[in-house]
Amino acid sequence: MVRSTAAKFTSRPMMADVARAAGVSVATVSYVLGGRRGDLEASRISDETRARVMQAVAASGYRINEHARTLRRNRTDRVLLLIDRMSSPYDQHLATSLEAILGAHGRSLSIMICPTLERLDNALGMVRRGLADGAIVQPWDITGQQELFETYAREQIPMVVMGQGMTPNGFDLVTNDEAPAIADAVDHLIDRGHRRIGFLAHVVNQDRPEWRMVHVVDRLGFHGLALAPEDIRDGARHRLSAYESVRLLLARDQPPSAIFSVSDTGGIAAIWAALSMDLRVPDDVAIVGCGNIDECRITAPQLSSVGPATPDFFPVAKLLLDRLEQPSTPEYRHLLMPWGFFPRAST
Amino acid sequence: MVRSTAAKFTSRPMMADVARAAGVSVATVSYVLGGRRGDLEASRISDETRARVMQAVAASGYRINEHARTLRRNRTDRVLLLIDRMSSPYDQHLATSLEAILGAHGRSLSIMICPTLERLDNALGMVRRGLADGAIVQPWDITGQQELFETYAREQIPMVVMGQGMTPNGFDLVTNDEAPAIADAVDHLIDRGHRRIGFLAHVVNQDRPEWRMVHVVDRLGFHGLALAPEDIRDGARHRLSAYESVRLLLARDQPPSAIFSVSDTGGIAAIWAALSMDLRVPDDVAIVGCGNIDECRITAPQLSSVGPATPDFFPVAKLLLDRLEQPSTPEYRHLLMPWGFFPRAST
DNA sequence: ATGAAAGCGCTAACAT
DNA sequence: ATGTTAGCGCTTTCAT
Repeated sequence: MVRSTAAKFTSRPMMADVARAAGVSVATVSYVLGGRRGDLEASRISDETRARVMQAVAASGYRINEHARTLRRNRTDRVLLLIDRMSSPYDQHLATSLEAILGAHGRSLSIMICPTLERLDNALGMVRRGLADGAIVQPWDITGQQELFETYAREQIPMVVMGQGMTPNGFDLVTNDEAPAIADAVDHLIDRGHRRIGFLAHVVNQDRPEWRMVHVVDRLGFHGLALAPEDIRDGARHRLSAYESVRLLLARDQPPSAIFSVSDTGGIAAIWAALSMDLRVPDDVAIVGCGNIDECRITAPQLSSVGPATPDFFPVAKLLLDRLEQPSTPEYRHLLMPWGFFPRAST
Repeated sequence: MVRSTAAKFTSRPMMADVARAAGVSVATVSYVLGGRRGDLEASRISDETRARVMQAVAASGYRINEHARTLRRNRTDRVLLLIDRMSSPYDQHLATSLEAILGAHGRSLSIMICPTLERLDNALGMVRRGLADGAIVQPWDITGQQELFETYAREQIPMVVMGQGMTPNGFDLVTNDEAPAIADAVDHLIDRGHRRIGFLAHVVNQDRPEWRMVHVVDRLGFHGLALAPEDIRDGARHRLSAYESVRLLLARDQPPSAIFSVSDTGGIAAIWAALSMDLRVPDDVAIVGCGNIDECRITAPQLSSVGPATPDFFPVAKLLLDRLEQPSTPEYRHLLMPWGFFPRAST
């Protein structure tokens, strides 16, 4: 195969090789292969030439060098999803939906799992270095850390942040409308006669309590009730730690009669914990989870849960797409995702 | 801030800006920032100059453009992990371990979730196009499709494939040593008096049965037994579908007395299914899973499982690292990962 | 110990 | 409808 000198490095054909094989210039090949900018090319290249180019591409096994393209275009058409983990069906649904939506708009999605702040920082560094045009960030621990995201925003990273307790400023914001749904769940437990509720948190003793706990405390306060400090446990993030926490909670002399878990996996682990101690759900302990994942419907009893009413992530993707088209639009938007309470047999 | 003309596109400082601020040439800045090739630079740049450069970098908020670097170096120092999903602790452990190991060798890891063959194909296309130097591939459905991977190998993609029923040829191969562990599990069920075993597969009616089924059939055959076609169901991939499949299986007049699931999540869903039908585990149905994930230890009863004996992925990473150092080493290696059977209360 | 300069493979403005 | 060509921002050889 004839190849240009540069190929000595790669052993792979380059655009010049394709051009030579098709008897056209590299510009023509470039126009034919031009990614999203097909419109520009449509009027330029004759069908016959295009066919000849495509055939030469196929014959040579040519693949475009994305780095050269990006360097020149100064745009990757790639978006990063930064997420703390990829364990729940919710996360997977989010990833799948976003990919489909962005794909339909000529963008591809890369997912990076960032369980720690350090990893998130590193990943956003990659965006700054040109590995993607923008990012959708769903942070667990650091939701509410307005300043942190404003710092990133200052680095000109088009960014959609999904989280609680922030104001869009330098980034667009998506917030689950969790408060009313959680209030419904609390009301429901109180209706059922529960007065002491155990709370399974992600992490306790952070500098600020997590938002779902704030909502529960608020609603209990509305009814003249409160969360007892000894009824608050951490561990909801992992099934095993949730299981252990709930067992300790229920092993006490006067355990709470209901448990609110900030995750469904924590709620399901709580059911296992109750079963392992020969406690009946919901007669001995009522259990509520968060997220309303499908798995809630296969447990015995099925798990009551607070979660997204209509898990449609198109508006989230739209936020970033708009920002990529118009990076300098001054006003940043705040999207509220509807949530609801879905009572089942576990309460 | 003084900046070179090119910055008009990015509004971000470039190496020339840093060089000017530090009063040195771009070459010097490049040497100071030179990624993995620190050794080359050590002897060149004086400590004083380096300090001045680093300070200029910090002051300007400069970030290197990875695309320009890669275009010039013709190397990304990035590795892709292609995995069909990221739901089990096993997958997460794999990703975390690989990242740590590769990081220690100056490489970064990007994860791409590829639930379909199309997506895998697309991701490997990205490697060909220069987005990474190589890939570690853990395919579920397509394990055993030797030809498919040979096709990719022909494209010069340094690749480690994790799967069953293949021969390393153009790629290095990692195979779980599942057969003896699965044989142990089958023996154990037969010891317990089970003669008819239900099988929960990922997908049935593919052109070839999945390997875990082959191993079960083999061992049953050794004992003069067989899998009845009506005892084979699919759906192990998702908890909900597994639940439905097992309920249908157990609702029959003469259900099998034991179930072997090709996944732990399927096995756990089977426990829920049994509980929902007021069947006792293991008295009415014994259940075995695959993967030996932590969650096996919080179910009631705890789930017996076949899985990795020592989940150490360093040798896997080493395979790829060696290949990246020596792309043209002719012989391809085959690594066997030890597996075992871990009996618990569910059998 | 440091600098000058030639590209890496591609895109797109401009020319024809 | 197609070709020419000047860079994109960086690395690295060669010169000093």
